[in-house]
Amino acid sequence: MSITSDVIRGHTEPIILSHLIEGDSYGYQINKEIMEKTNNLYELKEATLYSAFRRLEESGLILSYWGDENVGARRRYYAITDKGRKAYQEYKKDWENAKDIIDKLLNNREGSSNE
Amino acid sequence: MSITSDVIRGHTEPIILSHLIEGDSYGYQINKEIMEKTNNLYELKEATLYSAFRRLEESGLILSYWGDENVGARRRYYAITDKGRKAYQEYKKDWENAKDIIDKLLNNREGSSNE
DNA sequence: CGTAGATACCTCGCCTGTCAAGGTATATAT
DNA sequence: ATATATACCTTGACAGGCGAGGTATCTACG
Repeated sequence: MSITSDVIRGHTEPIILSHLIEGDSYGYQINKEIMEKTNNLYELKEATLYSAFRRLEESGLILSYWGDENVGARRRYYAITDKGRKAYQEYKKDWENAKDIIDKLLNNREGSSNE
Repeated sequence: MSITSDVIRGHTEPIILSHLIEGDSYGYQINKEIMEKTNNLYELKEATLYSAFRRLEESGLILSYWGDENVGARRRYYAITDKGRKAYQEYKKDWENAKDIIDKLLNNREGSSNE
């Protein structure tokens, strides 16, 4: 039910970027927001989340800094870069494309509306 | 461009099932039809295809038999089973669901049309 | 006859993203 | 003290996709 690891594969990074476009945030927060947004249908696992952060930072799509909270646990904040914004737009186009392709391949005798 | 391995992951099996619903077929043919259907935007790689066949047969979603061609290379035909048809319907539902979830997570400030 | 290309099948081993399981530290409440 | 929530992180296993390689048949060309 909800959504499988295989189907989510490759979407973790754009999902994170999409959240960071709305403003800097940190891991725990992003994770909670995803769960809320999907009514608990999808939960990004922590290990997945943090490995995605690492990849995103290594490729320059995000950057990170420690928050200056003086109460509670420390937070590492992430911010999206210009490169990240561009990549996000690309991702979105790719996704629209991929949806069409998969729809076409999954639904026999459909999408053949114009030929 | 076109579609990445990560995004296609998990869709290979339902794509094959979708083709077999229209009638028995064999690897090479299925591969060609996929390319034609997507205008060469997506090509199922042979190694991917045959490993998917194996998984599908092992789990009883398809079965195979050798064609009785007496000219040309031999063909191994595949047929979808009842279990396969059910699995395909499940896959399609899951896919509709996954699309919604990913869309929601990818597009900020959208899909919030009714709340 | 050789060799090129299309048809048709298959296997091996690498790569990469996900995730279960474990760990650390701080603050609050009982 | 002990539990719970917040907040971070690492390690190693697993699985699916795929590059690279292989086999065999038939046709076409020079």
